[in-house]
Amino acid sequence: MSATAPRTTPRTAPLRPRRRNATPDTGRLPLTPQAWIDAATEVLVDQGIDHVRVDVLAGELNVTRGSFYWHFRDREDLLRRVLQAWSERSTEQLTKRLESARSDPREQLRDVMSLPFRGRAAVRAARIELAIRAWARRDEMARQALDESDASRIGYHREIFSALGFTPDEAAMRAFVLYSWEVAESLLHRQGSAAQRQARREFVEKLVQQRLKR
Amino acid sequence: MSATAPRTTPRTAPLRPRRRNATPDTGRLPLTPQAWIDAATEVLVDQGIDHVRVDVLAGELNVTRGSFYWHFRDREDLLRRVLQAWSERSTEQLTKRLESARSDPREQLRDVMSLPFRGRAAVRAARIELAIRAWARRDEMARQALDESDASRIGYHREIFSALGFTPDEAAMRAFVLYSWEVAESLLHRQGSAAQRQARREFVEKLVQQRLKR
DNA sequence: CAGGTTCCATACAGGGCTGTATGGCGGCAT
DNA sequence: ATGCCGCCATACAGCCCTGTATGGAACCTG
Repeated sequence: MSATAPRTTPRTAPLRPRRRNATPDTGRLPLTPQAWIDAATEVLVDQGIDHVRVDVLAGELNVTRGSFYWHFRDREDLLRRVLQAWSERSTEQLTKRLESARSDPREQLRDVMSLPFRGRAAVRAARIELAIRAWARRDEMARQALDESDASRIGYHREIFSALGFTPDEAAMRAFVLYSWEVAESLLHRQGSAAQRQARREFVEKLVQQRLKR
Repeated sequence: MSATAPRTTPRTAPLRPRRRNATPDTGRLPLTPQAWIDAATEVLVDQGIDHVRVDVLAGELNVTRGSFYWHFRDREDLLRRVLQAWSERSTEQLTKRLESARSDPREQLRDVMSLPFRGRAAVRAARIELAIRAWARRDEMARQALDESDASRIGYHREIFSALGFTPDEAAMRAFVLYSWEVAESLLHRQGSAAQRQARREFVEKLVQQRLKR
């Protein structure tokens, strides 16, 4: 029930960014909460959640902790908003994918499977997700967000396989297998060469569409 | 090539365990390094590597840090030996599996796939592995040990599929798919019911043996 | 230009953790 | 018994981190 806000009036973003002349040499803009969240996400990715510390972020943003405690209630507040930002971005990505879905499920499958291979943004997103997955091992809040994200994506995969003509049960199982491959491809990305990974991808694409002979 | 040993003569284990009367009420045995390693592994699993701290472990073992720094050079030394213990145990498990391998590759496949479903020891081993996988995200030493373990197991899987008559390339890809499923089954163990997981397992067992029609 | 607000700096109090130095107790061998 | 050694306790110095209290500069408002 407690408000997550600092004591006075912390706004989500300054009404209008303006120049600061506090330090004459470096005229800097006031920090947005998002700047803190971005910095925290950065540290989360390459150091883990335990290394996301207020004073470290402050040093990286070239301010003191006084700034932080104006924007955020405490460290826990920051972590919650880091997770929330990721969570929103994650579902947003999925809905975007749902909206721009091709009518051909085979196309949708190709689209989903090409995701781990597309550009730096996807790689970075994957790294963030792995960091959150590590975080979720011992944080209930993170675990919950991650479980929902996993469930949503697996659900999307399931619909693809349903559209491909599989029974609901089998679609669910194939969806899990495909999602397993996706997760593993980012988790075990050091196994095999780029060419092998590419071959694996094409192989999996065929395999998951293959009907079982009884 | 610095020795990882404490200053005087730290033995791997006491020559002979003996009773202590230092504290009259609790006659306790001297601690082995293994006791520290076990305690550290425990914390690693449910708290993460950053929470593996000397004084916390000391409190859990009802001794002071003086004991620790007799057995270990420093915290880094402990972490190294935690990893080493896991690594040795991991390869040991694999060689044992290789030795007692059934002649029928179909049996071997069933054996491997039943692993995530067998008993508490397997579940605990899986949890340790996930903890190390999280650790490996930002520790070179852990990453190296994990990569080797992954490669070894995938290699074992590959041989199974080779024995099943697949070409080397295809065996490698199927091995990766199967290993992906195994990792995901422990990583995403909150997705789906026990019955669904069981169904998934049987489904995957058939799927990975299914030949692709061209 | 007086006063309020925004945003950050500084200072304080407190706790956690590391590594080292040193002391001490019990068991063992000479 | 004496003295050494294994094993641990205690004390010290130092660093890192949190949260809060308070001050202060820049900006806006009237």
